[in-house]
Amino acid sequence: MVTLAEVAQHAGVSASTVSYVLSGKRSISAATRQRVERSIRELGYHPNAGARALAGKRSNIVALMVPLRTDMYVPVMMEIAIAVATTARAHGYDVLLLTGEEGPDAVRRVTGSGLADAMILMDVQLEDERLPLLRGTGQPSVLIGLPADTAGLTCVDLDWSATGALCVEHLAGLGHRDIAVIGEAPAVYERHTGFAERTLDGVRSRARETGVRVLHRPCEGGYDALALTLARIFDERPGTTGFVVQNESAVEPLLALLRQQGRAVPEDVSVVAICPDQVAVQASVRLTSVAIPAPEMGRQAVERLVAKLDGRGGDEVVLLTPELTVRASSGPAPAAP
Amino acid sequence: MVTLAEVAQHAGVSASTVSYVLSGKRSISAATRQRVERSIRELGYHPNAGARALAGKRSNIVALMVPLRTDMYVPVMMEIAIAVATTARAHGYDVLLLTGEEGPDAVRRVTGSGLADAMILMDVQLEDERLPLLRGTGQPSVLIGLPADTAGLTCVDLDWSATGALCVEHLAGLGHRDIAVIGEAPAVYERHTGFAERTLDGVRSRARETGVRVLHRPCEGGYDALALTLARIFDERPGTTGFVVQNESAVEPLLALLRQQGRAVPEDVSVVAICPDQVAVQASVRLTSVAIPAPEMGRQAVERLVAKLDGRGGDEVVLLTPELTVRASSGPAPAAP
DNA sequence: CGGGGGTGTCGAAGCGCTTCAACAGCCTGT
DNA sequence: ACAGGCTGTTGAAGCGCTTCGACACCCCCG
Repeated sequence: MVTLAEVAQHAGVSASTVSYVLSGKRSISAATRQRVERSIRELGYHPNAGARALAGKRSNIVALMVPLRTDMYVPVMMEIAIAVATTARAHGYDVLLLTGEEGPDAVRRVTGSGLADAMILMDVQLEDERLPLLRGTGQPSVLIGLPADTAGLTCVDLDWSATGALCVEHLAGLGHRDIAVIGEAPAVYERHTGFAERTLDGVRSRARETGVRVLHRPCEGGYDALALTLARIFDERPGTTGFVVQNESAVEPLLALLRQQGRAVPEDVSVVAICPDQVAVQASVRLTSVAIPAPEMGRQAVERLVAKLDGRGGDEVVLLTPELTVRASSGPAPAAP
Repeated sequence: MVTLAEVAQHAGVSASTVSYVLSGKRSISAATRQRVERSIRELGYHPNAGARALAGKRSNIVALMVPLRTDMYVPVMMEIAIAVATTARAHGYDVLLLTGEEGPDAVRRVTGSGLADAMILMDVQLEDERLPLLRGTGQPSVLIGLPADTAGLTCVDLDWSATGALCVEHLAGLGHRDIAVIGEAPAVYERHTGFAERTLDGVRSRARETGVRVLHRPCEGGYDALALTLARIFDERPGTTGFVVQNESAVEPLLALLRQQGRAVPEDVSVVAICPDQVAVQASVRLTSVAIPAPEMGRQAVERLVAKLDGRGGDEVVLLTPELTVRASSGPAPAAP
């Protein structure tokens, strides 16, 4: 393993000069710099991460805490993780992958050991037990998702409330008066994951404004669960003509079951999905949808974090504006029979 | 930040004693150990990762290189990543997330800087450009996936060839004589990703043995692409009664299209999928499938890696035995018309 | 009762880097 | 011509930990 000292010797300068060439924290003459850079290349030198972290008091690593469970939005999580890794690298940071498993202990461990300079937390609950720690330690951090109280925190998220409102608005504008929301699995609501509840808030308040009736039903993914849910919905509100789906694994079953029941999409029933664009265009009916901008969320989170680490910018809540794309699954409400 | 020296002072022992309590590399009297452990707890001490890496020459970090592209098996990748992270933590390692983006440079960087003690590579191609480096540096590593030449490498993978064979065997055993394989996207074959080609090998050789005819067609996911592919298949081989699907995003479209064409599953046509169990049971017809044991692959990879880091065990190729679960999508071939 | 072999603890060296204070040389202005 | 200010470079002091060799001390055996 090549060390800085060896590079220095090879280039005929002192170790500190090499260090300054690397960090750019002091001016170095062009001649010297080039000589040093040449030695670095020739010897294939890479600074030792541990030594650097020890002496410099920064590891150049950010921790990313992903949820352990995979009961929702797996592709979204993956896309966010990849965007985080890519953006972080572009800023010279590496990414440490933590699972939710360790919970608050992971925060303590990472903070205490100086393993990472900062953290990004995903799957934030409204009352998340990791938050007091984060507030306490002063560890720079960014949440992907909004807790109930954002004081002293930086958060990045899709504006779920606006997303819900947008879906209702679209359907209401097409003349639908009875709308059903097929939500995430009950477990997601039970652990008070913010986005699910916020979406619902947005849905309800816009429904009130537009005079639309809304029925909300959580639903596990898959055919069997959805068949049951759908039956109950039509049982309770036979006049339902609009659906908002916030559960990737319910999208396809819904389309199949509607077809099977002889309800044409979009002639008889309109469907708006909240899902990544890829899912929307690969479905059996190209779906009118509000996209979940996963890569943008990951990118934003890292940008905020880097800003904090550089001493720029403080706490803020970044809400991404949802965009609805009209495709083939939504149309005017059928005339009342 | 609490340091080892402070713990030592608090416990009334020397720094080295604390270090030995932590590492267990020398015997310490019960009394002293307890005193030290108490101080550690009271002060909330966490060893500094950088210092530890510098002095101990190991970072206790393993790098995981995930593919950047998301054109296949996203949930599988995610499950593997999570299994890797979980298993690694159980062995005292943290996981550094690298994307394929940097390619071989990432290997050089991580090896050279001592950032990680070892690497796990996913999405290995038959002739992977990272392999020469890996062989050269002597960096402990495990591949998830099999390259063409495994000499000097440790690999973990599902036995894809056996998987292909198993699918054919099942269908042949049910009397199907004409089988179509709906494969991954063409791009996957073009970059010579081992698993796709190996599956095909297994399919073909067992087909030869059982006297079954096979037609293989790569296919992008989604309805439109599959509709085209399916039309071509029935055009070329109208007597096709068995399908093997190795592409998650083609599963549901296939079922929907078959239904639409009035071909009943499993009465007229049998379908065997190669996919995670969760996908198989959530489909509109519960699918006979060979599971992709993602968590087991991640776990095994870490176990091998840890064994190597501990100086136990050398290079080996671990092939997981595929298991076929019969569900509702396969049955006896219909009598010839 | 004395020497030999454990056991338990300690001090010091050193891992490879960053950074501070210091300094040598040069240029500028008066 | 020289004080003063730059610019470019250096040596040395750590960062917090691991580990080696040394050293007490105690117990057991002859």
